[in-house]
Amino acid sequence: MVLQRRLEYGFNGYRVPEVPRASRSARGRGPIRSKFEANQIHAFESLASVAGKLLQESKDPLPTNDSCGKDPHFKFDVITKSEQQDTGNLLKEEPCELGSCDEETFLYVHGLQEPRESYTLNGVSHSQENFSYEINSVSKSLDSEGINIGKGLGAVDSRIFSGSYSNKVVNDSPLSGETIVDLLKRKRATEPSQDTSIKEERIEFLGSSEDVMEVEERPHELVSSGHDGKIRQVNRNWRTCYAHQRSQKIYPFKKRKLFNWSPLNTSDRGCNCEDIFNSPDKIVNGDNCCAAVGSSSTMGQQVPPKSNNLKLSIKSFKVPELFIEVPTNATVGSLKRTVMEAVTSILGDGLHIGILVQGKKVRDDNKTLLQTGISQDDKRHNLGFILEPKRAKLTYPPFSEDPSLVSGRSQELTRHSTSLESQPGTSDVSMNPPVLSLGGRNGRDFKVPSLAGTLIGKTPPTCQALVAVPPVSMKALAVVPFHRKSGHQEYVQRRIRRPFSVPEVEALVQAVEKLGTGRWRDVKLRAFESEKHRTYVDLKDKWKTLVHTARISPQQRRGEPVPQELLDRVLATHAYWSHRHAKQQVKVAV
DNA sequence: CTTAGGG
DNA sequence: CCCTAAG
Repeated sequence: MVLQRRLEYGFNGYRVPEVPRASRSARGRGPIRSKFEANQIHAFESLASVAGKLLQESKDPLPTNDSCGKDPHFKFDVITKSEQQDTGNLLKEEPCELGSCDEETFLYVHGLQEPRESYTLNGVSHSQENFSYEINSVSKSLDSEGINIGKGLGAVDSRIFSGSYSNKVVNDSPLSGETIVDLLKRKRATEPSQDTSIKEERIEFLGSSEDVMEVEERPHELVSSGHDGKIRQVNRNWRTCYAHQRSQKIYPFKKRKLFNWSPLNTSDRGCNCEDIFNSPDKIVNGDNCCAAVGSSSTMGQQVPPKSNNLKLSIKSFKVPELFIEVPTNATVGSLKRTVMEAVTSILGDGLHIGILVQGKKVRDDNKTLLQTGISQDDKRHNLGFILEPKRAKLTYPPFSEDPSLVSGRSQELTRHSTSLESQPGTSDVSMNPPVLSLGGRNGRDFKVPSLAGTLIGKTPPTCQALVAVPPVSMKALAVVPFHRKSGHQEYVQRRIRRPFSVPEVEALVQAVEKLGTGRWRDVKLRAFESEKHRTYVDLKDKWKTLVHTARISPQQRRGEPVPQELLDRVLATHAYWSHRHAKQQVKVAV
């Protein structure tokens, strides 16, 4: 059974293409463009910046800043929904109420933060074990224009469950009276909502109720047995740092290493921008909860105040045509996890923004909007945006790994975008939706759409596709560690880059001075016990680079400068231990 | 799982 | 950072 479903992830009109893995040798050398020259409207940077803001939103939630509230919590409108018994399809919304969660919870639910001890939702604390979330792909048409604004995710409490699929609530088992707490990010009450063009981002928490069933907890045991099932419950490579802490060291997302493109219907290609140009009264409101699109700060920096500014309103982004494929005998729970994984994988790896004018990709980032033909006079559908992968197939130039792209730093976004845009042949690719593929062991089950076909405009069957992403649920991750089966790590995403800070370097140096090189696990335990993201391998690697850094001239060094004093200690320590190890060797030899 | 190194 | 051969 091939399930296809367009995921409404709070995005509208943007294509989110594949996020392939770049060759290592090509990493980290993306050109860094200078900001922007005076008097020149770097339209694309602006737009990219806007998009970046959008993307960042999920990572960098806007705290409520009610003048009266010191409450650091994030507010949401809570809509209680219930499934209609027989019709059993549509969710019925109940009156709203105010809900809130703390930042940790917010970030966690967005898959942007590692699990923590506990989370709080509406004042109720949930232990990590009981806190999980799953993607809910239900779509809702809440706006007058019939634009869907579905979105993400979340379940609070292990007993929850339910996911939506094609506007239907699908449960792991017959259910009644299910309650879904739909938390809508709340617009700041104090802010005049002059903007009506931007949809509110909605964050859906699948709330628990007394009678909800247990969520599937044994995803990895669902190894497909169907001959035609394309999804294999492959164990995720949810790496654990250390055995003794395994159950708590699992990160929210993992990436797949393999991403394949799938040709899609041309009918839904790239240029489906939504109302990019809005009447003056629809000026983007940076305070809008919707990802702070076009915040004044963003636009202001990019566009000279005096020029004829363009008022762009990017309502939302959407992850279009994301295909998944699962065997019929897979559980609903596994389906949810699959979708969740597919979405987070894409969103978690950083994206570029592509610009389409009249359906044509605009590659020259230095042209002004006017030169490009983008003007306020244009009616909708003339300008389109595309989310492009940070890294794509071989044809792509080297990119930096900077994860900040995801967080929306315009500079990063711009720089990646620039490199990408200048590359021929990327537009065609980016026009297509991402396809996650999780094949069988021999790759026989991989659905690897022909890129060639895509490029020449062939439109494969709509049902072609797919993927399968190892199902992963936060819950399963938090409670039931997967046993990683070797051989199925093709879909593991690269970890985000996290440069060592000077204090970290200091700690590392100190530990190595004491323990010596070659005892990285001890070093880890001694100096980085609490830093879950630093593995002993990382420390070993860092030491390696430190030694290298210390040996090269200061001019050749990059990144945050490390005090020379520390580098000197690095060299001294390195020399000392090298010598010591050498003597050891001799001793053994003799 | 840890190390040690190359990529 | 990733990937892995070795131990």
